[in-house]
Amino acid sequence: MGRTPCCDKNGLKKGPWTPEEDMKLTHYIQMHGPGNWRTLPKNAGLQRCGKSCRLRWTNYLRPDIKRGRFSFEEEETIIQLHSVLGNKWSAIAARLPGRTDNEIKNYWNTHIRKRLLRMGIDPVTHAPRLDLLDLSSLLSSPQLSLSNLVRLQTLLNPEALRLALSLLPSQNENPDILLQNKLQENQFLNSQLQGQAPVIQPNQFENIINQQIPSNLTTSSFQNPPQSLQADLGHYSIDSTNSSCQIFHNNLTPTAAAATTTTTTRDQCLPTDLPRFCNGISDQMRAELSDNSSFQSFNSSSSINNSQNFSFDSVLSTPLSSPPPVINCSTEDERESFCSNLMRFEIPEGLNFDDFM
DNA sequence: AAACAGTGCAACCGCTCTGAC
DNA sequence: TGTCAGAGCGGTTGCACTGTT
Repeated sequence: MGRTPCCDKNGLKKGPWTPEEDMKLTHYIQMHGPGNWRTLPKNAGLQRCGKSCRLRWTNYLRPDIKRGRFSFEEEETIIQLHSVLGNKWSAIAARLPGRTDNEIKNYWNTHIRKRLLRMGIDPVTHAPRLDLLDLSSLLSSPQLSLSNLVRLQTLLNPEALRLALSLLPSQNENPDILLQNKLQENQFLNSQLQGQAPVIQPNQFENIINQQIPSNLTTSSFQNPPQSLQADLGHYSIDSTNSSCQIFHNNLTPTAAAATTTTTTRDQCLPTDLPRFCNGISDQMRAELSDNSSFQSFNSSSSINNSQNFSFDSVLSTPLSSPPPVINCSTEDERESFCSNLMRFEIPEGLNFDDFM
């Protein structure tokens, strides 16, 4: 048995709302409050579906709706939240006072998404679209080896990597390096299989990051950390107070090891990485983050307050108590320029894989 | 000035979730 | 436990507006 329609569609008006209809709806809600949307149209004298009334109220007529162009900080917030939450427009809207999920969704699809695409950034994963790189340039590299491909796994489309591996000549491999990489991977994997976070000694995490991330591609590499590392990322929070970037173990699970802190350089962990850093972690880890972590964000842009907090708790629930400071950028170019900095991945022109090896 | 193409956004659609009964 | 209404969500559509030829 199918669901009964929310209302009898016969004779009900659709399409754009007239000022008179808006006035009726607004007046009725002012008198009786929102809710009871099924009976509201009849009581308010509207030939509309209750659902249509609710949408008109929540997306347009509500008195706290903020109209007009999105501020730069709103745009930045949307990008950051989207990198963490995905297309959870209502969750994003909860962090943007006066903006509706519908409005944010439209703005994303018509402005931000296109801009990211122009910048070579995948708007879904927020990763640079390295999958578009010519595989032949990778395969023609004289330094192509399995160990180097392992190091590149965080940067490559898995299918491309698989293809490269299948084409890799077996003699072009240093067994020592391969063994070292494999041992390291196994160490993570074993810890994962045992259901506990691996105990990472100070500087070990840094070594891992250094191994996984080529020095000139540090920002992009948090997109798809190796599976073993992905599982562990959820157990860390990041703090940046001065010139260093500290990664704290949050001890999220009962069996997890005691808090381990390691420090890496800011260059290896740029402020704008955080959302993408979290992008590779599992939903469960995100949930844990939202429940247990006070994730502190930092911002590389000189025009943004460096002490601005980014709490995952608040991301998922509470609205901002006050709007963020406004940065005036009058033109699209200025916005794009800022956005380019915001989404900076430091991909040099004429990118050549030889440079990474 | 007219035709056409591109863009932005309000509104709709269909689905899922939740809570009351 | 099942049904239903209410509400919310993400994706899609249609149309008005703007820019270009």
